[in-house]
Amino acid sequence: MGRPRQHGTETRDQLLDAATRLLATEGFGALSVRRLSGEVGVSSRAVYSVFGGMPGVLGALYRRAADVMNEHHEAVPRQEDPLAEIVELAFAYRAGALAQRDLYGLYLERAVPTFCPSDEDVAYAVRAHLRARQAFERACADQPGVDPARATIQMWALLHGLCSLEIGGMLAGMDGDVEAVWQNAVNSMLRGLFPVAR
Amino acid sequence: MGRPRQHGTETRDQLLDAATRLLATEGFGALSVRRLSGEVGVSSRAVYSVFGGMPGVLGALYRRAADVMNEHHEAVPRQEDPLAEIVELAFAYRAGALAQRDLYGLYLERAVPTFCPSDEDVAYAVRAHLRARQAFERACADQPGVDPARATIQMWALLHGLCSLEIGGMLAGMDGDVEAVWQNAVNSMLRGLFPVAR
DNA sequence: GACGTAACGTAACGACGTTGCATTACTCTG
DNA sequence: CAGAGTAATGCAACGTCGTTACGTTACGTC
Repeated sequence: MGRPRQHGTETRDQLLDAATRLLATEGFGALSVRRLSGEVGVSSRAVYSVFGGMPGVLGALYRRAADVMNEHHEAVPRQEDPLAEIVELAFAYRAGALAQRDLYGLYLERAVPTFCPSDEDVAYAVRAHLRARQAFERACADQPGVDPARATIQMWALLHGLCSLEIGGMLAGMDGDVEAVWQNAVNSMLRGLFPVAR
Repeated sequence: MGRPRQHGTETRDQLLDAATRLLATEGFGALSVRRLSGEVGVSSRAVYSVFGGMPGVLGALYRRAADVMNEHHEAVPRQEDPLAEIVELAFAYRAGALAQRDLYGLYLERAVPTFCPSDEDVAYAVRAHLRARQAFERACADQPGVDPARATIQMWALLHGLCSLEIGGMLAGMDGDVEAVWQNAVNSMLRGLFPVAR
């Protein structure tokens, strides 16, 4: 009953694509309801029909960012040695973040003051940690006294800090060899967490 | 020649105080030229006379955040053992960030999309790392093969990641014992960086 | 005392997110 | 098959934002 929805999934996808494109080319400043709708060729009201408002758009972008992070993690092959897998997952984290620098700001930094992800959004987002968590579970199996949950969080903090600093241009002065900083940092943390193993 | 400046240092300080207060109580959403000027009781034009515009206000807040971080670092007494000093500096970093959660977002996360600190701002801000850098220089003195600059950056990334996650509420699930996570993370990184010493 | 100059307050511009409101287009009912 | 009911739409407007053009004011200088 009532008028059927004119703006369905395809309008939704078009809007999100436009948002992602705008974000990548012009940053958050260009992200507005009017700009988005104009880009796709629908009325600004359509954004409210599909997403309920700007927070809805940001929430969808947030989940899209989480999806990309998850895909990068899942692309890492499972390995016998959990520590080797953790290192690869770390670089997958970096690749996922750098592939969507602005969206990463929405994902884990508070890049849009008016947006705060809901509890469901957060729960949806942290599932990307599952691979890392599993690897740490295995690594901690023969290392009594090391809590896998805590170890995962610690590594996450390091990775997030590295991403945040790199995206913010704070690692630019490191002789250009940012990758070496990453390698060294991840190895140091693992050495500190599992001193016996290596 | 010309009309003398009516809005001098005291207006500037009042505006910055109001901005800090607004930020702490209502967040970045409440930070606007009109709101600021209204709080202090001057015309909105005064903000442009004093700061040149909203970016100028944000730049000043950025430097104020850097000052607070610096003060927290300088409050740490110098110690014989550089590693012990580094641990205390780490908790000073945490205290400085948590004391001004919103300003920390402006400081190292890109909490205001339209604001990008100038090179001078960044250079001014990173001077807070001097204490940590000096401690790492001493710690690396008897540890050939460890680059103090790289070690400082690695620890910075970890501390920043921990702060960002804690402020973002991502560490809330850690059985409430966030401090233990910090202690453990910093110790792990130090153990990994200086395996011989400990 | 008149002039030039620079900072001031007022009011406006365009753009923002959001929302009534009249309209439209469809389904269900008689 | 016509009419009623309903929900989504486009349009226009509201209040807000950062910023700025403009007329005014207050001071230093001649």
